Amino acid sequence: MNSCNELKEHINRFVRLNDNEFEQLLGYVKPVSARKKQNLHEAGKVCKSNFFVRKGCLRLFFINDKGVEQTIQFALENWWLSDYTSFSSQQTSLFYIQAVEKSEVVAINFPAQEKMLQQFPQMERYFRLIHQRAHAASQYRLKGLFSQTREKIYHDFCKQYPAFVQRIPQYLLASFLGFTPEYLSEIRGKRIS
Amino acid sequence: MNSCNELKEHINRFVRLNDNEFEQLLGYVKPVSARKKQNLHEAGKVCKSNFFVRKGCLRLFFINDKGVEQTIQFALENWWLSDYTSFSSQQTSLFYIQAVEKSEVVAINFPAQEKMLQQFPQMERYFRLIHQRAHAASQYRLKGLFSQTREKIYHDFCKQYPAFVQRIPQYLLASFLGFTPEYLSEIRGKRIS
DNA sequence: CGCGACGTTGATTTGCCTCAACGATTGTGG
DNA sequence: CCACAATCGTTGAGGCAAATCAACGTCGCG
Repeated sequence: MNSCNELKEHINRFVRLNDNEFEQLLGYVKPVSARKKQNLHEAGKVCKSNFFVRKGCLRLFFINDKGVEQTIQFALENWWLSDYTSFSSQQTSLFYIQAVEKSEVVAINFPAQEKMLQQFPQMERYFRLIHQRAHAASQYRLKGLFSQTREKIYHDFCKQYPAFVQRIPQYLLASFLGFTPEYLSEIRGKRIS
Repeated sequence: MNSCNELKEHINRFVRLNDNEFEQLLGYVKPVSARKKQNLHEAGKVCKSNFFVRKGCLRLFFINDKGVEQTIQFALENWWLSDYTSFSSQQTSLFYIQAVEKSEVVAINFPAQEKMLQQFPQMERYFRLIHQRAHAASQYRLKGLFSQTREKIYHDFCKQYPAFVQRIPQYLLASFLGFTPEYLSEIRGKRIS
């Protein structure tokens, strides 16, 4: 567990927590390793944990009426991810959480998080900032999706997150941007030599 | 300002704040009245305030490449709304905030909110819960938008928020669901006697 | 090596947009 | 209190962006 420096450093970017406090905080969380494509949570169950990505990448997705996977969001290093409806109400979820790559994450379940927040009230501020940032990101995600054409959506996304586009397979990018892998391939075929 | 009971009651749903504390908290905020279609914030400026809706309804939108307004989110009574990217970084915004109806809101600007959070740390928890809920709502909003057809998006939305569909004009609903007023009208024409 | 996962390409189809014109409703000033 | 304008919803014809379906090439991995 001394390997959770990523989390420690991330917390210290936003609030003060000394070494001793952080050691105690670690008592509330659980390290989890996930291989590529492993599900950390599945639809139909309560989403028990809030996940912090130390290494790798997770995604939140659901399966639509036609059986096609639709990706709601990705979480790269230093992002938290959960189905927050299910997590905070402890009701069954409609979403899946899956590792896009081999990943190292930290999981905290709901009762543990509540106790942790009681013991360390400054963590309320930390999570307030985390959720505020995530909320802001969602607003921009929606703006991106409302771009006029799918072609523009794709090019805008590439411009904004070039490294990320390199990193994930195309069919996942398609499921995130809301179109078919075939059409994404067609767009990519244009222009570029 | 004794008319801010809505805010007081809302805060007390999540955290404890006594009458005296609430009176002090009111020193940080500013009541604002908005008539229908009045802009409380405009693209190109810094989004100075975080808004709490006491009565009425606000919306966050932007204008796309073709000059069409696209609504990102609505805020009914007891919801907070802002462009959180702009608000928290104090950079210029790409969004507008407009009153859908005649509305009574409470505005708090960024420095005031920071001071208020310092004075009342329990408000960090309040806003943590507010943003967590908003983040959860965004996840479900995206799920809705990824429904297979526009027709299904509309019917699902009507089923989930029947009162809201009654309350707002159709062209705003169209701009929220991501399609044209004409097509929305066509969908409504089907089925119903 | 051989299989499965992933990306590509092309033919065909369709959901939804565009544009235009026309009622209905609201509200506003004379 | 009425006339006129603006706003909003509806309808229909035509067109296009993107989906669907199918087949094939390629790469990485067991």
